[in-house]
Amino acid sequence: MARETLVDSRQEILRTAARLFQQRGYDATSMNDVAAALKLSKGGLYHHFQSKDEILFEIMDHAMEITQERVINPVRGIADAEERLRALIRLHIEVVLSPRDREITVMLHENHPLPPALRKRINSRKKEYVHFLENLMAEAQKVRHPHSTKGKVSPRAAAFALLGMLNWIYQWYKPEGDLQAQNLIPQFTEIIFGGIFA
Amino acid sequence: MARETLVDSRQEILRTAARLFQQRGYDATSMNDVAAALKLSKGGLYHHFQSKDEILFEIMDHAMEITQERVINPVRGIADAEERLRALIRLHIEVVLSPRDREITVMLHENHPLPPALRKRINSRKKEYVHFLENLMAEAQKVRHPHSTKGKVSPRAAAFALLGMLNWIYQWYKPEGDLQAQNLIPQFTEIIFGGIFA
DNA sequence: CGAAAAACCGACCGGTCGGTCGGTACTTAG
DNA sequence: CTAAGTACCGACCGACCGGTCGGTTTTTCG
Repeated sequence: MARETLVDSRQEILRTAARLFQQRGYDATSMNDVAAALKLSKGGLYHHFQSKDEILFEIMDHAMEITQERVINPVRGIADAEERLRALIRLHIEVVLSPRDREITVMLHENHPLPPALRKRINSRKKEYVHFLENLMAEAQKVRHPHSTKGKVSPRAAAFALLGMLNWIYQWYKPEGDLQAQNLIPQFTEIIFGGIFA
Repeated sequence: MARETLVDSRQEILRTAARLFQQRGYDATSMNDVAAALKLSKGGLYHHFQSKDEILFEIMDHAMEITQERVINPVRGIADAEERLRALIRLHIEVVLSPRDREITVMLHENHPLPPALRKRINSRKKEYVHFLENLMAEAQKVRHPHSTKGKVSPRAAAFALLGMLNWIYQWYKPEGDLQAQNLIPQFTEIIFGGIFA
């Protein structure tokens, strides 16, 4: 069926483009490079996408979709706030480190090249995630200290701190290194819940 | 004196280039843009630097120099390990947020464009900083829990977690926002020492 | 089969980029 | 004053980029 192969082709192109963008950077990757990696001519590539910007936007939008389905949605079903936060940390790390989801890294790194209109759409989805995490932080703090007149750490600062810890991973993580996902998840969880002396 | 004006010129060029690179991104900033911002022609600009790469490298190297002098060196003088870590957090945030030191942001963001040889030199300086921080973490943990058979959080994981929190700030920080440096420093310090429930 | 539609090719275009170069204005020291 | 060195200009180059387009092959389906 034409309809399905079209969709499949687009997604295969996006997968390949995401891989190249992650490896070489968006600006350093030409449309020729993307086409060649798919054994396609540049003209053939432009049959599926209108512009290089469109490809980048689709990659980033897909990355937000992945976050929604593999982090936010599973976490929503958890009743206990603290367990919800634990699950979010684990799932977020797994998504960032998943070798199959290179879109995430591209989304985290390539903000500048997107034209303003498209960038705003991605940014608003990112802000949704920040607010989700901020609320989760507030609830977890409430469960832990129901009486206390607000701790010193605001949910917003806590949310940004955690996001930094998680989203920075791609900058230093090496799969062959001694600090792998299995070690990383419990340790980062400990830090969030009890600091570095936990 | 010719010698001094030459140095001054180079540094003024680096300052302006760093500003443009931070605002528009390295690839999106042409040598013409840099020259024009300095009221210079492109040819005149190439009188001071051999290539665009050289400018980027000098900016990043300068950024590491700033880190050395404004974070590492002041911190070395502090005897107590915990106070040393507290000072590092404060100074690192101040450097990242300083509007005058745009080199830092460029160094944090523009890794891809640098040719491999130059990138390696920057990366080795970055690794030094990680090791410094890792040792600091280990010492602080030792002071706090001298007897315990090693806590669950390894110094390495703690170092990367803190680096992520700090280096990610430039991605979301708005000077006009409600979360400013004065609020940020104590809150991030609390999180590191006691987690989000501190 | 046969025709329409989808997929694809490859030559091409305008524009921009990093970088070069021969020459000129300005500064400075003897 | 003068000569040398520095700072600078602006026209120019080759390469490459994103994107276009007319035409050809392949697939789909009645």
